[in-house]
Amino acid sequence: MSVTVLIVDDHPVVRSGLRAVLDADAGVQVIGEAATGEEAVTLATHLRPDVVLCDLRLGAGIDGIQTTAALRALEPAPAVLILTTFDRDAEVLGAIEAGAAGYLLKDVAPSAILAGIQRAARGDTVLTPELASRVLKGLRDPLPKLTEREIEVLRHLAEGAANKEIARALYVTEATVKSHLAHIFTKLGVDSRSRAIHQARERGLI
Amino acid sequence: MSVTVLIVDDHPVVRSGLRAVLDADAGVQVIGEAATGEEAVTLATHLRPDVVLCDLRLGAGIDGIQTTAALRALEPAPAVLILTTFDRDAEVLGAIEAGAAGYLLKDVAPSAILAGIQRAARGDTVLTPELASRVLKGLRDPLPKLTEREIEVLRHLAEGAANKEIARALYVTEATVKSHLAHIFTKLGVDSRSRAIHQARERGLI
DNA sequence: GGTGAGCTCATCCATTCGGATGATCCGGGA
DNA sequence: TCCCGGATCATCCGAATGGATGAGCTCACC
Repeated sequence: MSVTVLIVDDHPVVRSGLRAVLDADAGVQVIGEAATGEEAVTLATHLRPDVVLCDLRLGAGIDGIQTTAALRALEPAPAVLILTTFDRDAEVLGAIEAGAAGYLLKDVAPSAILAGIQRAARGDTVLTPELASRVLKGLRDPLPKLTEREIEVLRHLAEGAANKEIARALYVTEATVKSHLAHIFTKLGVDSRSRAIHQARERGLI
Repeated sequence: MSVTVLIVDDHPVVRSGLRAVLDADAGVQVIGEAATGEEAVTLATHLRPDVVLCDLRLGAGIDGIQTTAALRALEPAPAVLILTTFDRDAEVLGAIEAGAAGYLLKDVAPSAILAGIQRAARGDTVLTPELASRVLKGLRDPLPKLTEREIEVLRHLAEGAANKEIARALYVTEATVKSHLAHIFTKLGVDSRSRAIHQARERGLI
């Protein structure tokens, strides 16, 4: 009895590649492809795959984390295996929190993908070694949660805006912006806007 | 007479995908795959493909731009078609300058890739519409060239380093760092370190 | 031998930033 | 009802940053 798989990726070429890799193995059976998160949920509802292989970046529409959460809410819920190019902390943790069975970097060998699918289908957790330690570290040292407003400020910050400009953009005074920034700096453990930008990128907050 | 193609990409899955897409068309014939730039040059020397389909990001080793330059130096030189996920100005212009026949974003439809290969094989230039205008704009308003040292400073800047830290890292005084920064700001047309970081990212300088 | 580009350093000065501290207001939960 | 977190604003102050300007030094190139 082979494992049924739904492929979710916004790049046609990657979908073809995954299908080619998976079709070559008798242990898995690709039963569908989706280009967006919405399409993935619709197809999963009808096709009931054992495993959904899902890209994190899905272009327009809902992202991989939201898709994962929606898929895990289905009955029966498929195992969701995240497959992506990048490995930013916030995204890894976000996907795991949303119920993903695991996380594979796209540059792994086809055999690792196949092995990951089998393990995910059995209910195991699948993490590349480098990621596993980072996830555990993340659990010990949880990401500080920034508020909505703080994230907004952070976005403007990352575009190089000065406090005065951020203030104008958000319709608040400069004092408020400085207040938010002080909180952001504390939460991120930094002491300058440049380093805050760097940290935010590293952690995938923006 | 079909067009012979060499696929260059560090991701096995993408290579499989491209091969699947290209194999489905009678007009092209995939005659080889390479995972690195070095391998691409070696294979191209022996296989003499009409077109090399090359990713810009190749993991370790030389990047797509360097690979393009090396390929174009061969005799006979294959047409090089860049295929990638991102579209950063410096990279687009760099690839064109290195002799690439064109540039396609990875999220295009398989038919567009096939059409691009045919056009590249005929010696035409291949650019996605959004990119074409940017390239022309780039020719009118060329990217300011930063010196080696300025790029070094920029890298430290992007990691959030203060002037004092950059100075220490580069074994120069803070005055020198400020001098470099002033030049960087002028060349990038900005007036703050944060915006310089933003611009540098946008233009693919770091 | 002159010229220019790039790297280095310096000084002066205005602006911005970051840190500390504290206050008000509001909404939701104990 | 009272308390707390989040958002807002304010003031003070030292440190960092950015702008202007000038200058010496090396190296490649003409």
